[in-house]
Amino acid sequence: MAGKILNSDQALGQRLRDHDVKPTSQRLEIARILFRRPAHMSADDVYIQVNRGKSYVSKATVYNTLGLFVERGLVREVLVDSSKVFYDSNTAPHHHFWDMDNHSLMDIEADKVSIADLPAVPEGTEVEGVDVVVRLRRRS
Amino acid sequence: MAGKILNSDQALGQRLRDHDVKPTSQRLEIARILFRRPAHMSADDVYIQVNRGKSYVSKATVYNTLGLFVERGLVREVLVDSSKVFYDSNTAPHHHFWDMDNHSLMDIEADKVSIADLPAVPEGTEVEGVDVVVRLRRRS
DNA sequence: GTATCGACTTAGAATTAGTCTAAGTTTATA
DNA sequence: TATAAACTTAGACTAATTCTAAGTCGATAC
Repeated sequence: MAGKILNSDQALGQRLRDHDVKPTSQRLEIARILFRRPAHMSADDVYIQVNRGKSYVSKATVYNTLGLFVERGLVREVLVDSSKVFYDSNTAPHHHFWDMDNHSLMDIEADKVSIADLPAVPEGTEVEGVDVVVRLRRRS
Repeated sequence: MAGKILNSDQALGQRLRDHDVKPTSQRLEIARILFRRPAHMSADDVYIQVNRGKSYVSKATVYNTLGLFVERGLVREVLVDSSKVFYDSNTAPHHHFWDMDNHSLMDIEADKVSIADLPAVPEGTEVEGVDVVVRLRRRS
């Protein structure tokens, strides 16, 4: 039975532990969905996909888990559509194209956008991140 | 009676007409609130403030009007907080600081941020706008 | 092994921003 | 003044998200 130690589940579990998240079975199911590939998913997308398999995870746990993952830096919230939040499993610094017609998100690598001359931040605060959203429309 | 032609109401009415919005009394009430000074307000903020005065405007009309104003370019939506949309009465190009602790928005003049090297946009689309949000946290 | 306790998960109710509907009201115009 | 289109309204409705209270799990103590 001894073999590859770093199978997918082990790696996922480690990833959660590295962010101080105890890897329960529900959290692993959700992480499996999120980190299968870079993705932008709504809470409902996650809920649906995680429950396509044999295991069941409740809606409350999906929300709790996504909130926890955001807090611990495992995923990032993207706000582009007022009707729902997207969760982005790519945590490397980057930005987004938002296609307003298709309601779809695409990544823009961080180094493809350079931001210069940010003004001084207000007293007592510090920058936690910079989000750039390039809104796209079908060309007229 | 002849005198200043450009009193506040006349100017507001003109501003709406310039954007193809028929200036009804409810729309003028809402415009008065929004354009009194540059402001970032939620629909509920507008609803409350407009109804502090003697006139009454329904919730549905507040939402309809804000939607119309956005569509016609009189105000701009700002998405920074998943719980509600902000309407920004400053339509000049600019960006935002979002204070995550106070839940408050501040403008950043457009020329204080320079964005270079935007990648090519996907085929068949064009850029409708670029929003930059600098998230701030209390300095630790 | 078994008791215990805190952390986790759950169903379903509650909340809330925003939308919809159907019925009036206003306004521009013929 | 009649008409119709545009506008406004109350209140029902929707959907994302949060809350609550009761159960379940899993690590540690014994």
